[in-house]
Amino acid sequence: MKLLVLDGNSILNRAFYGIKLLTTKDGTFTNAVYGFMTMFMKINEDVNPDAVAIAFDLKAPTFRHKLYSEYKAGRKPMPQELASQLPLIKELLQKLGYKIVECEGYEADDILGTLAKACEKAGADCVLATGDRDSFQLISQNVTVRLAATKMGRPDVRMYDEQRILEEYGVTPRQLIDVKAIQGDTSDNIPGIKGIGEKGAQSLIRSFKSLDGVYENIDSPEIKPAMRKKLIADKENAYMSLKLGEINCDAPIDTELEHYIPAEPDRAAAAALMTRLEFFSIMKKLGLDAAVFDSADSDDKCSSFSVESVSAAQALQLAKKAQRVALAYDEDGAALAFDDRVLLVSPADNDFYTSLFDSGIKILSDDLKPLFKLALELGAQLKSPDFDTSLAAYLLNPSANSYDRERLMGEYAVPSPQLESDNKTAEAAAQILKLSEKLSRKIKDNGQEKLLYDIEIPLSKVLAGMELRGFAVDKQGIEEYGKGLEKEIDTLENSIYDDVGYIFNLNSPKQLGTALFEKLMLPAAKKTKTGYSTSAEVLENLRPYHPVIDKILNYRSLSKLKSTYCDGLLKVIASDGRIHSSFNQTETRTGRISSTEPNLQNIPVRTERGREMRRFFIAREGCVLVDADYSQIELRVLASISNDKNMIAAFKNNDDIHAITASQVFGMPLDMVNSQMRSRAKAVNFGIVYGIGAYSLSKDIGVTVREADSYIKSYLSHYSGVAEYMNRVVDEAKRTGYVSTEYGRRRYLPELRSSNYNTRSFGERVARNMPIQGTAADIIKIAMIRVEQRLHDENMESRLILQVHDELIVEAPQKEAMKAAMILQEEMEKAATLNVPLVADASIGFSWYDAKN
DNA sequence: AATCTCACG
DNA sequence: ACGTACGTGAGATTA
Repeated sequence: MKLLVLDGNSILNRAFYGIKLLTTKDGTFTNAVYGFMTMFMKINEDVNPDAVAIAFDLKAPTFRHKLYSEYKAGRKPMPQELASQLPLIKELLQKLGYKIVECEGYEADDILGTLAKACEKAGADCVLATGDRDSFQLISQNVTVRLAATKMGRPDVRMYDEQRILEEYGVTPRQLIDVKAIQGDTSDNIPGIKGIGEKGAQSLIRSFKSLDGVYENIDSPEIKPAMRKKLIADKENAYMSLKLGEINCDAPIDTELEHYIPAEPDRAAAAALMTRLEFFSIMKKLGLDAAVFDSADSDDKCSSFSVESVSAAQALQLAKKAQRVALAYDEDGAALAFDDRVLLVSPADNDFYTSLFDSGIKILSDDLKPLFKLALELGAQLKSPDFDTSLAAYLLNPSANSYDRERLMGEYAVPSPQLESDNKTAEAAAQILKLSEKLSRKIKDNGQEKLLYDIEIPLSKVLAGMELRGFAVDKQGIEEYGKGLEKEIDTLENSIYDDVGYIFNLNSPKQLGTALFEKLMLPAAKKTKTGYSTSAEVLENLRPYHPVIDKILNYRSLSKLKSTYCDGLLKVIASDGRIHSSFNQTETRTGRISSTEPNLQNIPVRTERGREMRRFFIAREGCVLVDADYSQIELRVLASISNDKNMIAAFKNNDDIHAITASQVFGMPLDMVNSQMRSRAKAVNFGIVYGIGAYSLSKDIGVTVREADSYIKSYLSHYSGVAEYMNRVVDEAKRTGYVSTEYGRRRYLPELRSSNYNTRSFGERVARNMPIQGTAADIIKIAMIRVEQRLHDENMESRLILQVHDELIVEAPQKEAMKAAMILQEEMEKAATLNVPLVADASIGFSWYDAKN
């Protein structure tokens, strides 16, 4: 017989603090429950117990246990984020069939002790799992401890037995109580003896075996006079500490070990709870993913599919009769699912895909973009893209970490379809079909149909085209530019080592910190959690102190250009001499797209040296680049959403918005506004969009916090519509749990319910920002779709090749350039109708550098 | 894998 | 008294 006893509170605590806060869509905190379960599963696997007991503290101290409540008083109360998870873990464990042990007036520790003793009596093995070292005193021949911790968010478990204790502490487990009585423990409010710490306490107990032994031999020459004095002075405290530190081993609980053998889990109930907690990976591990549906609604009944291998021709013929067809594929073949059948076409050749795409059969997919790409490559047309489960799930919740099929099946409680065969592609197709049914209903309920069918799905085709086309670059130009950088970097580097006096790794913030703040003794503005900050902001302030600072800043910016841009871009130039970035449509929480491998949305522009890089982004032979960007799109969106009369008037007047803001904020006529005032007002405008704080604004523009605060106050009183909007949007988010753009894109904000001030404040800033940034993102997406449509309809060869949030780039045959520029500007400006004009400026050039003014 | 730094809108 | 702007991705170092 082997009993596993968990200290529930302790493990939950470790999990809570070891794993970053997690919440479900509805704002339930789950990180501690999640961490508990992963840890529990790991321990269970290691130990393989016959019976399991899980102990929890019961906080109801009675008069009898005054001592207990007193010494506990020093501890901080449990944060609400953790307290709310306590009932959840208990409920989950019970549903999984485990016994929970609680006993009024006793700590979980006492329950561990009591059960450990019961095991010894019964000759059973006992494993205690806890995050606290307190329970080491319970270790014996039969009893071992698994010390649980989280390392970098992963569970980490170490085993302790009698021998390990002896090695690590030099005393027996039992003697640990005596050690602690002398050493004390501030976290548990155990006083111990003042002035004696871990080493002293351990050596005393090693010599004299126990606290009694120490006092019996108090006159022994082994005890130095100073220590003797301390021991005598705090004798009473030591004996009190002995009592406090000893775990109570006779809590009035059930000690019949058989009673802790786990019961059959209530699979449906456990699965339902874990679905609510969004623990899909754990469910899978426990084999509960199939159980979700035992109790599901009737319309969610698990469906079964027939699987037939058919020829390409047969497949097309049968699919044409279906309303919609879910498509999955791999290198071997394709699967089409509809009604309750799956057709397998293997091998599926180009002709098959061409006919399928051109047929007009409505296609459901878990990722349309590669299909659009395939169609383009085959010279076919994906005529009826009907649904994309990733895009739909992204609209339902843009904050998820992944939109892969397996996860969505779990999250949206879609019953796994039963297939006659175990063919993976067939299964995928059936899953896509079922998932599409569920998600399309949700999209409809959310009022996000236009967003999905008129924006995201058509956009995914545009992105497919952009990825396929890529951006031509001047490879040789980049190489030469890089060589120039390298020379300068080398010179700078050597000069820096000279100044510092020794050679070190300049790219290591840690080593640089040592060089600057310890060797050169520059005034450190200590910052990061691991050491000195050496960020540009800090270095900027150090410039007057030492000439090396300037060189370091220079080195940093040049080596950034070299490694990220020269080396980085050279690595990803394809054989066609172009760079094909990936545009991710389900990445950002605001609705923007992102660009990776490489990121073409952060090519330098702010400094001249960096901007040079754009000379190497060019149009192919016979073509030019047409570049257009929105003017102040976010501020215009803000003016429109908030319906602020002042701001709207400024934009209608086509005024310089930052100058106008300066005249408002500083209370002077427009012609008195100087460039410094304008740039401060500009910072305020940006700050407002981001959700602003006086502190950050003051840092940004280099004024006192007081001054920054007065700017903001003045701003909000002149733009009172903006002030009202900012309040309204936060209120509404707190009520509904989410914010939305003008086009119905949502972002859920569980942060608003946090008890932590910083977390909550963050939620409020996001609530103010997301509708603005997100609406701007929606608008440019619409523009992209219309631009491509127009270029196509007008039989032009010009095509979009890049988007950078408020900027679009088209590669155009030279003779189409003017027309393309017109189209670009027109479609961008007409993409949305706001309460203010939407303005886009276009220009033309042979390189990105030239095309952007 | 996390941290620091820095490039962009 | 506290920590501090929104949204991204990449390279280098460190643990």
